[in-house]
Amino acid sequence: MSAKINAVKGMNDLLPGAVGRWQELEALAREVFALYGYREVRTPVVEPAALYSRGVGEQTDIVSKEMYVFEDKGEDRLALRPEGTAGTIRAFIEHGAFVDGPQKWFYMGPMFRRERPQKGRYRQFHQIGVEAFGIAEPALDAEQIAMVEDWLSRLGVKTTLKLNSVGDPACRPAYLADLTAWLTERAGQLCADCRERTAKNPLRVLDCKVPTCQPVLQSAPRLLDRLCDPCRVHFDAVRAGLDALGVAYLVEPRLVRGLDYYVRTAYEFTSDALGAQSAVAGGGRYDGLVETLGGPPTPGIGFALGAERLALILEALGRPIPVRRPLVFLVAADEAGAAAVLKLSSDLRKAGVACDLDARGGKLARQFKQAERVAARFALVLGSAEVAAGEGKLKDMTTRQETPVKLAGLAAHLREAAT
RNA sequence: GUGGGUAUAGCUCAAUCGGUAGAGCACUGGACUGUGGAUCCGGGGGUCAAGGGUUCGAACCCCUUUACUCACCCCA
Repeated sequence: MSAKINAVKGMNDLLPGAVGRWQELEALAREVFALYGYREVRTPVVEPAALYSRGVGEQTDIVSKEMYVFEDKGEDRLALRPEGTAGTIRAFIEHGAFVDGPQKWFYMGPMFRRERPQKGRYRQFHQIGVEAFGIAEPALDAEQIAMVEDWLSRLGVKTTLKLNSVGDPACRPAYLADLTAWLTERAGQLCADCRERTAKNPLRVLDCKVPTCQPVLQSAPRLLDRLCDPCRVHFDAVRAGLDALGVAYLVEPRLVRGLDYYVRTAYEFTSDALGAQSAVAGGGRYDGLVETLGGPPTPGIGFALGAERLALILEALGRPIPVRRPLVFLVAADEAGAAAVLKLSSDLRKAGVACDLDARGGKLARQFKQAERVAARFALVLGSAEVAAGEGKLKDMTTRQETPVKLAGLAAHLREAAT
């Protein structure tokens, strides 16, 4: 054997035994999103790096420290997408989709960030997200948040919904200036990280987990109290909408979104089943972003969910992984049987019956063991005697009962027996 | 980028004071000439993460490196 090559750090294989869980959550996403009028879009994994410096923010950690950037044969600076919103909006603008009125889109696929991996956080991870364009009204915010809740609850997942408003260009800058001044005055009482953050991202300071910072920050000015009238009205309407839809939420004045483009509504679904990475899904409004990326002024709101994190929650809940298994496993007793079994499997599959066989042949014991391994519902032994008689015994692998069955019309018989 | 933990068979883990590598599961063969889960018996499988040091002797002690993992930061 030659030297072994392993997967890249933070990039994981998803083996057949685990894929079923992902297929389930993806299928349910497609189903639920369609109920709300969202349609799937697929965009490239590679985009111009400039898309993210402009869309996500040059100074964010995602762009400045974590993005995979490379030269394309010395021509362009390209990036592995670190998130889904910017690329989706790029496509929205590029294809002039805005002329068709409001659009509701969703996507799912891999994203890449070069961070230190830990539980629920990987360098290649998968997001399922939606973007709704062209509607500024708060009813859309409520509908979208309710949709996430709907999807998660159908998976049996219980989460906490946190809601906040991060203001807009009319009210946030003034607040930010006041907050920065307030924090600077109290720098002596804050941890080193917080002093650093005061300059870089003052909103983040409010979220500090250090015990000594908490009491100081309790009395910090709150953005929720400083919202301009339009933001206030919007926020109240989102809350009213959620109340009307029966969606429970927690107003979390310190909730902040990590990316620069968010305005007004910010929301997050969290779970305590995840260790430190408690955020399962996060979203918010980005009314200025389409314009920033070269499109016409278009309001928008979206969210992204971490598929690995959702899968982790489902696993913690002990939710079984749906498995596909053969309805029947064909066992060959001799050479005549081996030929018959091959032909029969082809007929069954064309009739839509999932079946399998052990192409190695060999002893019956081994073939039955293989039948058990693939979790076949039934087994059918074929030898020269059965082929001559046109009839075999169908064995129920669970009860071990055998019943005679004619080979002609076997597919129909199996389908009936399966119900 | 910073800090903690871990590293022995495919998997989960043992190995006493430093004395030259073991179990369970899994795999494979047989007991069983047309029937899988049980039982019994056998078999294959190891650079003890890597490199260096101490020692008559190292899986074990020391140093370095690497990988994995959890957490900080940040985020989904």
